Amino acid sequence: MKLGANEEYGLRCLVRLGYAGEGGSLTIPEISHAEGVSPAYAAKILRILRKGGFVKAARGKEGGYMLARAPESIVIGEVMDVLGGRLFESSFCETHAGQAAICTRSVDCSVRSLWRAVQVAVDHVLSKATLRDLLQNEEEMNAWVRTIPGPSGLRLMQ
Amino acid sequence: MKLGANEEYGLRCLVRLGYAGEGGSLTIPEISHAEGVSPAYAAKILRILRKGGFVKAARGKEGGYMLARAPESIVIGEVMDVLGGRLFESSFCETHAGQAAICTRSVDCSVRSLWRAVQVAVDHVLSKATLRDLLQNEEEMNAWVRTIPGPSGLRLMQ
DNA sequence: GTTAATCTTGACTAAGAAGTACAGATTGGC
DNA sequence: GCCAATCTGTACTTCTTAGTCAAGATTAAC
Repeated sequence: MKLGANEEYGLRCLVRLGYAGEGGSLTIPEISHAEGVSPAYAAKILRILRKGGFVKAARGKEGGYMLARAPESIVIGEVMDVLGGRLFESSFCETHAGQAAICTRSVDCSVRSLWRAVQVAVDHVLSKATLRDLLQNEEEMNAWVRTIPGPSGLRLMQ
Repeated sequence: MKLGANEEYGLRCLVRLGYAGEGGSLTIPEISHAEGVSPAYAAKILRILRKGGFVKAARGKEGGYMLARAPESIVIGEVMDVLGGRLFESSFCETHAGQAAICTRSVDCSVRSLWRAVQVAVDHVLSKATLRDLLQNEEEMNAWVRTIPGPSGLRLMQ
């Protein structure tokens, strides 16, 4: 059970764009540098996000990417689906579903019901979280960091 | 976020062995046929399970595989770890952890905290479930199937 | 209209996971 | 001892995902 690179970096790019604020736009070089991926790869990921309707692009000079929708309307689960597909697509019973037969291959069914339980647990997190939540989280984080006295003991990255 | 083939078939093979009962053993051809994978692939998976300490093998004639431990002591989460690794190994903050710096790259941290939440949700399911639970589930399933009147309308597979 | 900055697209290469093949080692039964 | 059934290990092929590249299309600014 692994998280794909598209999901990891795709979500980061999206949050980065959200961080740019209402109507704020960022270019591919900016995003790729901020997230530590190559411009070519960032471009590929952003294309996926654009086709998914989460971001929109402006071409030409002064162009760039920006969010296509309000952060609170962007559900992370939907973003993940676009970036990496659903967790469990494997399918034994499903392949026989059209035959209107009941599957007595108990191994299949008991394992499958476990996958379902995991899927539900994951969805419970991802379908409730919106991009707004992630941005919020970040603001709280930043506020907290500002309360820390420095600069002696504490070194801030970047 | 995808389930690996090893995890899918590995767990099936394990449940199949559990189904064989206390001290019951199955050969690779038997397991591979029952689960619909090639003998070569089943062998590969079973080797992983053996190295993980979940099953043990007897070689030579009359040989085969059997559970190495009692079903109630086999936690599914541990099996999954051996078969496919942990969900989130990606690591931005982690790479800087040794530097004792606090990460203000908020995109990284907010995304990371989401992954953590998903991981916790998944673990909540997988660390509670044991092989015994899956076998139990199967028995209930079979009992239910037996209550269905047949053979006219209902076709049972396999 | 020219230019430079930008996204767009499809093809390409690299890396990893999935799945196969085969020669070798072990063991029970005769 | 011999044979057949079985697991063991390594190397191999195939397929998917990750990541790169280069040529093209679009646009704002001058």
